Amino acid sequence: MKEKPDLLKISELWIRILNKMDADEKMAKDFGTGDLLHCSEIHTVMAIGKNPDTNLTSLSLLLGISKSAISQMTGRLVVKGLIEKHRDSKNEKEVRFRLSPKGRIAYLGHEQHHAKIYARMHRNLGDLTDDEFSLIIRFLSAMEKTLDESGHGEK
Amino acid sequence: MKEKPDLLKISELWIRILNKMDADEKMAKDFGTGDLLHCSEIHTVMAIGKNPDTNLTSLSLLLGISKSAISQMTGRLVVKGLIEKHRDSKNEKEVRFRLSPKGRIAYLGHEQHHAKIYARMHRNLGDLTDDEFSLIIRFLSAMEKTLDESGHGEK
DNA sequence: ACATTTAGTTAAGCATGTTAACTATATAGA
DNA sequence: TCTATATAGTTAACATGCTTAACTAAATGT
Repeated sequence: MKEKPDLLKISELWIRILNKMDADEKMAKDFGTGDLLHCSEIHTVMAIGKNPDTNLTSLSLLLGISKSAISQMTGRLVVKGLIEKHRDSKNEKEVRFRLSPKGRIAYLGHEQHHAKIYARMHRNLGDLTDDEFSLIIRFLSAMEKTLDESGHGEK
Repeated sequence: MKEKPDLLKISELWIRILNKMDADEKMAKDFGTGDLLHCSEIHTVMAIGKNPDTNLTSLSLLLGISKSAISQMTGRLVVKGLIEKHRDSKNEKEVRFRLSPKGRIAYLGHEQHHAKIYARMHRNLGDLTDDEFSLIIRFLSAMEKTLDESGHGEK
């Protein structure tokens, strides 16, 4: 990386961002379906929308949470009518998920919401080259790997 | 910014990292005192170490959580022997906090712990040029600014 | 002095995750 | 083919770290 002051700067920024996001995390929003969806609920909806017919295990890896958590979360989302669970006859073991019509509304609602945030982000960040993008990915991946290794964060 | 796939990739990585940190928050660690301290416990210890003799209300503002949460947290930390609560005779209403000797050990332990994580991060990320470093800062700053503007995150 | 504000505590509850123990299905090797 | 093992998912019990609401006690101001 670099000398200490730089590391500290990244670390401080990182922690501050996380705290701000965290504060926010607790607020549920209506993404156009009339339901109030919590952060992790809409995230799951988005993950399923982007990866139709993924099974539970993949979803768990994708989102970085336990299969148990996914199982509970998807159960709740089925009850709320945002996603559908199905098993195809070829594979009676795996459960797959897809969005319900209502789920698609929430999906689009969230995308609009995102689009606004991306626009803001773009205004704040400016255009990035391919190289710059890969550096960011590299940085975040290192972050994730460090997290995986240490078995715990240092938020 | 750029085309969609890149945005998605960053977004997914980001969410996964946050989830992992979150999961992690629940794991306790020994910072050299023989006690297992949870993330928010050590954070409180750090905050008190950096701001000796703050009262509960200030601590609550400082950490951005409710007075109730602070009250519960500090209660636990007193039981664990990491901090001390005191009221000075001039003011029987406010409670003030300071680190116990054991708390100071944890404080230092946490600082060392940070150093180790930096080292791991360095191993995973490699050296960065000045330009690369500033790009990361630019990215994170944009992230923070975007968050500030929208008045709420979208984790 | 009494009413109001301020500081802190406590109880109950919620969102989100975990691990451990479980069932059911798929697969690979004798 | 039969059986052992690995894989997919579920469930129960619990942990963490917050919240709000209702409370007590001390300080303040009129």
